[in-house]
Amino acid sequence: MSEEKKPLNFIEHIIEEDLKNGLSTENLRFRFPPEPNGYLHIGHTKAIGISFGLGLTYKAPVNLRFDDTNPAKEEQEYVDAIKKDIKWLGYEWDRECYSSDYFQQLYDWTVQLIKDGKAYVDSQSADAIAEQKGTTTEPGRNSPFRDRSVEENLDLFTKMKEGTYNEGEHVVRAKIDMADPNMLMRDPLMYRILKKAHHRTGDAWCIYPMYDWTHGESDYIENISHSLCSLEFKPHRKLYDWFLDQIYSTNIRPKQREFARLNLSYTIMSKRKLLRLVEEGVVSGWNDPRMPTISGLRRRGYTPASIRKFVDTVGVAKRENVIDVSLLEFCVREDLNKMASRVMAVLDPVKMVITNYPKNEEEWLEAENNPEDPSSGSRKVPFSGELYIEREDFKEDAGQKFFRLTLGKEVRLKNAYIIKGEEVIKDNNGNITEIRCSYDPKSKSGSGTEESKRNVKGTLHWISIAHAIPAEVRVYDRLFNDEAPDGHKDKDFMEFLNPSSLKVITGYVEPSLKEANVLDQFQFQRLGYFNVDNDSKPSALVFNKTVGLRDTWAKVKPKQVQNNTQKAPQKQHVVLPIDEIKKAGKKYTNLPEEKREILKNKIKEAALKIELEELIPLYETAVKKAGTRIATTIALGIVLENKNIQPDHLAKEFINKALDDKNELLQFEAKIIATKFNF
RNA sequence: UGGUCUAUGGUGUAACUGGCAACACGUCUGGUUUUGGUCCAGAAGAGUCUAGGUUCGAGCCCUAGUAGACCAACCA
Repeated sequence: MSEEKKPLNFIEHIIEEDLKNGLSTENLRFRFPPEPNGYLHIGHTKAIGISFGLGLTYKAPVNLRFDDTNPAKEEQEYVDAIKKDIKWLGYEWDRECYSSDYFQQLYDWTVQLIKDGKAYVDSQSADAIAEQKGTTTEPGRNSPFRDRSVEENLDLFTKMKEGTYNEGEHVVRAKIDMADPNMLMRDPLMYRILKKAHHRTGDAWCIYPMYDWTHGESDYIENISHSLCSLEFKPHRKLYDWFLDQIYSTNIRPKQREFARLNLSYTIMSKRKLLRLVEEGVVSGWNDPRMPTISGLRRRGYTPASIRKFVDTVGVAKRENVIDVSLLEFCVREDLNKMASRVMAVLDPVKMVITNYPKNEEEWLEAENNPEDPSSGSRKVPFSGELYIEREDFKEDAGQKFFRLTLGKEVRLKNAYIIKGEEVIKDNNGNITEIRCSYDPKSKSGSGTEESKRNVKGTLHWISIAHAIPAEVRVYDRLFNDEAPDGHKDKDFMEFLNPSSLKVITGYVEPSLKEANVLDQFQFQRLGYFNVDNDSKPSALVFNKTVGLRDTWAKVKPKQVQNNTQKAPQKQHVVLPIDEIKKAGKKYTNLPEEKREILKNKIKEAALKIELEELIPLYETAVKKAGTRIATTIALGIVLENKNIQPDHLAKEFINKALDDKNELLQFEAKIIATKFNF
């Protein structure tokens, strides 16, 4: 736990500065303030990690505060779920607080504000108030009720509290400045009437304070020194400070500071949108293993440590960011690699018979539980003459790079013998139904013989058919096909749903798994990490795939397949010259005419090397980054022209966008391309 | 067309009061390995949005642009 030289993030710099300026470290106190209106997701984990992490590094208390000022949306169920998730993540809060605990104090302060002429009761409709608010470019107008007498305000406010009025009849507003360039300062609402039962205060109140009037004051009451939130609250800071000014006396004065929220590629983070997935039945619930919720990740097999590590590595800053899921995946693998027991499972079985293995014989072989952890010991795995192996692990005619089973070649069965492919049996359609092999009896793993130590290139996992236990295995893929599903202005995120995000298959697992408990985690060797799902029963096992193993073989596979079908000579892996183009493009923008021509040729040269299949994703990138990827535009134009491709709708869309772009050069190039293809 | 914020390899984050841009993921090599995993060794990849300025010297400071984000809920 002592990464001493870790550089500080900007929040830590601020704290260090405050400490230097006299703030005592005992006065440091943080808070995590969720609204109990939904489940926590991986995005919240960043906020949690920041505040609780700060608590850990400075040995300062961190409060868990439920920001429960809107009874219309909040429920006890969410309170419980949030507490469970935070605990599961491994964080401990100092006090469990509720904004609703401060309702009386907030009320009293409001009375004071009214007496000071800093707040008033407005009796207009929501529409009228909105209309008077002005716009970002025009100032607002004062409410006709703005100058009510203190007595009248007090009377009205009391009656509001007593339930004399209906929802919407009156609100309390702070009297600030209707012309402030910051819209939030234009006499913001402090209270509204809500005749709803609150999950904690019941019917005690029918007026509820608004976020801005509650948050800073709650921080103040709790002696929070640093109130950390996400960037969209930046404009609220001015109001936060204004409200604080009204009530501040001697406590620590809390500071609001803002950081960029976490975005993960190929998923969405908005509670509202996640709710839609649940409500429309796209997923099975908030804890569907495909959901980015903490409960979903937990069910999927992510460990608390891996999530904490993830949050720690993504860092804290103020710019918009999209973190690649591969980082999250790296973090789980790293953790699971150390702790998950290795077992064997075959998910896409094909029968294999060892012809020279004695009929009806079986033996129980020793298998290591985890090579990363010698203390984890070993177990026995049954072996026999009839096995399942992975269909993918056999190929009749395989290339040089295929290390697995093929006719006439030797391969090691993990923890067992070396076998050699002899014969393959197919049905009428040419599908392989059985593979026949011979084995070398002297090559048994761990037997100490010369043969047992022989090195063969490939090692396969397997399951003895007679002992195999069928199990349901749920294999997940990303929920969305798009890197930023909700990043498209004119398209609904639902359009990007991945239709095959869940595949349910029946696989076979080794008998030791009979004993597995819900949430137990395993590495199915050579396949990935899996855990036991909630739905699992001893008689009907259900596994979730948490994440696959890192797989460098998978990347070259498509090429292999291609080679085999085309019977073409080994093709070298094609490296796209995109970077080259970009490099050229960066310079391109500001060059004089003649030099531009030279560069254009360079770009052209590079562009022509682009493979056809790569064009579409290239468009997509170009569309997204149209402003800065001039060279890509040109390159696309060149490729389209030279390879005789008709531009598809995507290209057209892109070109049209480029035509409207503020960047004149981009516009210019787009025009050229548009003319070439007449559209 | 107002205000506020942001801009560093493919991604994310660093670079203390200006001193030859670092770390992690990803990618690629090679080695070890009874997991094409792990582990080990190594490589490629940015010259810090643009243009000016200050300076012996700028990613850090100044000016002007450009691009993106956020702000007008009786939500938080």
